Formats: sequence, C-alpha cells, structure tokens
Amino acid sequence: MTEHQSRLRLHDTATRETRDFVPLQPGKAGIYVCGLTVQSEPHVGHVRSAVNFDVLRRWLEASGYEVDFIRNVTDIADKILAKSAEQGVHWYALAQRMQRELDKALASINVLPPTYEPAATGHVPEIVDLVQQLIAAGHAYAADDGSGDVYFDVRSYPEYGDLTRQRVDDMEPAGDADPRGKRDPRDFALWKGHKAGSEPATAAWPSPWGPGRPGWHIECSAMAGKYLGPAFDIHGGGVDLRFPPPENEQAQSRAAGRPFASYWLHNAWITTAGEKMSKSLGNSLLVPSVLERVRGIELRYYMVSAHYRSHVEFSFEALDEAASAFRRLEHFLERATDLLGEVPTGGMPCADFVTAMDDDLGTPAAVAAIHEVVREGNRALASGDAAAVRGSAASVRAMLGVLGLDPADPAWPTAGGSDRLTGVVDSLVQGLLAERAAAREAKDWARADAIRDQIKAAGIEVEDTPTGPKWSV
RNA sequence: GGUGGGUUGGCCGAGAGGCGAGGCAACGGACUGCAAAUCCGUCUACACGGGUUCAAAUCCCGUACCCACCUCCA
Repeated sequence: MTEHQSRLRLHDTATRETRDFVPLQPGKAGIYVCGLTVQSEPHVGHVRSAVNFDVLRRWLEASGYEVDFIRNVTDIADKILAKSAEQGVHWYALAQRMQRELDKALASINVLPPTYEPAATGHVPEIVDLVQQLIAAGHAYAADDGSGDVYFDVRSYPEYGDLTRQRVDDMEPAGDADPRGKRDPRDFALWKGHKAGSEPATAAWPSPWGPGRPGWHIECSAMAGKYLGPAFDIHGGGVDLRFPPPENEQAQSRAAGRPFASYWLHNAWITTAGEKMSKSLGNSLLVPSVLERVRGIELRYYMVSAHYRSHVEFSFEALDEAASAFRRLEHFLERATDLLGEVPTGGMPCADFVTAMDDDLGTPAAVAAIHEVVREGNRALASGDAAAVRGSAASVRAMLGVLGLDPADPAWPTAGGSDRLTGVVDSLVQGLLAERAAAREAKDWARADAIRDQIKAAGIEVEDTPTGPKWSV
C-alpha cells in the first residue's frame, strides 16, 4: 500500500478544527485510548468507541505508520466497588470477569488487541508519583480534614477549562467528595483516602497520604506518561469524556510539566430512542445479545458506516439494513473467489477511499467508495473479465481490511460451523440439487421449485449461476 | 445557569456556497423456465421564518424541536 503520511487530517476536539496530522516523530504514532471501567457487561455503545479507534489505528498502519496503541482498563473505581458490594463479590473478581467479557466482545467484532493494555491497579506507584509532582508544583494539596484525599487545585491552574471553553466560575461543583476538605468546590480528587468502615481493605494501596486508591482519571495521565512519554500524538475517548477527563488529564499532566496529547479525538454516542445507552436499561443491547441477530462483521459494518463523530440512534432496522448492505460486498468477494480461486491480498484502495479516510476518517464516504468498486467488479464478473475482477476484488479486500471488515480475515469465526459439518451439509444438498437438475432437465418446473423450497425451508439459499447452482446458509 | 452538537428523500446515512455520495426499501427494464444474484433506469431531499449572494442543504440573523456534557458512564 502506498504511503501518504502527510495527508491525513484529524479533527482535534481541543482546537475544534480539522488539521493535518503531524506526528511527533516521523513515521510513528502514539495513541492513548481511554478504555472502559470494567464494571458491567459491554453493550454496543462501549464497543463503538473501540471500533472507531481500531479503524484509526488500522488506517495509520496501512498508511505506513508504526503505531503504539495503548488502551487502558480502569479496574478500580467507585462504581466497581458499589456494584461488587451489591452483588456480594470481591471488587477485583467483578472487574476481572467484566474485563474478560469485554475482551470477548471486542474479539467478536475484530478489534485488534492494543499494543499494551495497562490496568490502573498495576500503576499505583506511577500515580502516586504524579500526584507528588503536582503537589510539589503547587497544583494539588492533601486535604486537611484527615480524609487522606488529595485534590487538584483548580484555581492554581489558569488554563483549566480551556479545552472545553468553560470558565471555572460557571461550573457546577464537583460532587465526588465532602467539600469540606476542598479549597474550592470544583477541585477534584486525585487520590482518595481509604474509608475503613465502608470499603474493602483490598481496595487500598499505601501512599504518602495514607492508604487509599487512585481518584479521578489520574491513571490515564500516569499511564499515558509511562508508556508513551510526556508528549504523544493522539488521545481518544468518548464525548462524555470531553469535559472532565481530558480537561483534568490535561491539567494533571500539563501542570506537572508534561505536554500530553497533540490531538484529542472523541467519538459520539450510540443512543436508543434518544437515551444514552449507558443509562438505558435492559440487556438487549449487550454485545452477545446483538450477535444473536447479526454476525460480528455485520455489527462492525453498521458502526463503521456512520462517521465516528456522528451520533447514532441505534435501531434493529438500521442494523438489519447495514447487514444486507454488507452482504452485497461480501457476496461480490465470494463470486470473485469462485472465479479466481482466491482473491489476492495487497490490493490498492481506490483513490476515493483514500481521500475519504484521510479526511478525518470519513468512513461513510469510504464505504460508498467500496460499493462503487464492487459495482465495477460485478460488471466485470458479468462480462467474464477475470483480470478486471481480480483488480476490483483485491482492492475491495484491501479497503475492507482497513476497516477491519475483510471477510477472509481469520479473526472472524468461520461461518456455518466446522468444515466437516459443511461437508456433510454439502453432500446432502448436492443430492437434492441433482434431483432438481434432473427435474429441470425434464422441464418439470413444479418439481424443481418444490425441491428448492424444501432446501430453503432448511435455511439454505440456492442460486443458479452460469457454472451451476450454488448454495449458502 | 454555563458549554457543545443535531434536525437531509419511505428508511439509514454522507456532504458543507454552483457540479444530484452511498446503501436499504419500492417501482420499471435486462437476464432467468420461474426465482435468486447481478446490471441498467426511476424515486431530485435538506426543521421553520427572514436575510446575504448571479447562485444557499451549505453563510448570516431569528424561531421551534431534539440530544449531550458541567466530576469519575465510551
């Protein structure tokens, strides 16, 4: 694939403009993505974020960058403690179980594992270190109410609010702790003192301020610094993370003398009936449940066919439509494979696709470009132009690959069960198809259609092609 | 109270001053014994009211409605 590193443009939420991506080091890109707080089963909204940044990563790699992709897991937080207490399980057991669920969900939609996935609990020394730096710099203070909390001093950092253009005076006060220990109600906790009565002893780590645990999204500042250095290229997360965390992360980091991220990317929500999914009830939108209706690759196509900064109103109708649109692409590749034996890898994305992706990851336009190439390919298929089919198919495969949607990617579970089972079904279907062929030969159309209906009733579609009938599940 | 985003054809979903994204559905045609698949064609939309301009879905002003964020939810 050609390298065109200078042409990518990204929308930076911090400056609210789309500008050329200029990496700190030529040919390299360091990305930090705010991962999940592992407190509950992953739903489609959670995985959208992962898919969006997975596409960013794949496009950077396809464009010739060497990508360092760090995505954290927050495995200690108020909510984890609260939910585990409700369920009567250890907080770490809950966090671990949810992390496995998340891994499974992400694998099912072909999200590449990050280069490294640091967990908050594994980085307490780095966090303590950062908090100490902030105190030394005069931007944080230990509460003097004996709580063991440490707060970021919002008033000490004049740039606080810049990222989201808010003035400290207009903000609502933080409700994360008893305001008595704070100098200003907007100050937020960097470190939370252990509450011996109400919190498990396992949820505390030693610190200069007594036993406690990481507060706020301080772990992101600390871990991004550890693995990507004081300055790195891209920070990604959901829009909800637009006000507090980046603001705080940036404040935490810059106040400690670290430049932090050059570009801030934020994906928009998936909502249901206007309601943010994290608040919606029921589990019909949990990833495993959605995957009972469509395949992982189809769910991923649905997500990729909307721009990452556009709000998506989730609906099963739209999901089904996306699935049929995807099958059109997939079907072309199948037919091309039948003709060519196999579709070569290493094809070239078409120019429209490249332009679309370079323009702030314009996946909708990129998908439209794929459809155009598929149309050309189908025409070539109809006219029996094998060379043209090869070119189109290889290109389609390459483009789908960038979006993580190559049906031939071994990351996808093989459809229709094992090869052995496929063989069994094939021999049964072939028997019926032979009967149908005989009936057609005899122009006994009623008999031929009855056989086709019988096969269809078993969930198998038959289509007649120039080279004979083909069946698919 | 503060901040940001949105409203596009039957549906989903791009675009961001002129040159009709794309998909799904529907309809017509080609192909087919009939289908399926595929191809060709049809369906000329931008919340509302003003304004700027030779030209506005796109810019400006106003209105309505929706959504999100404002302390730990992607």
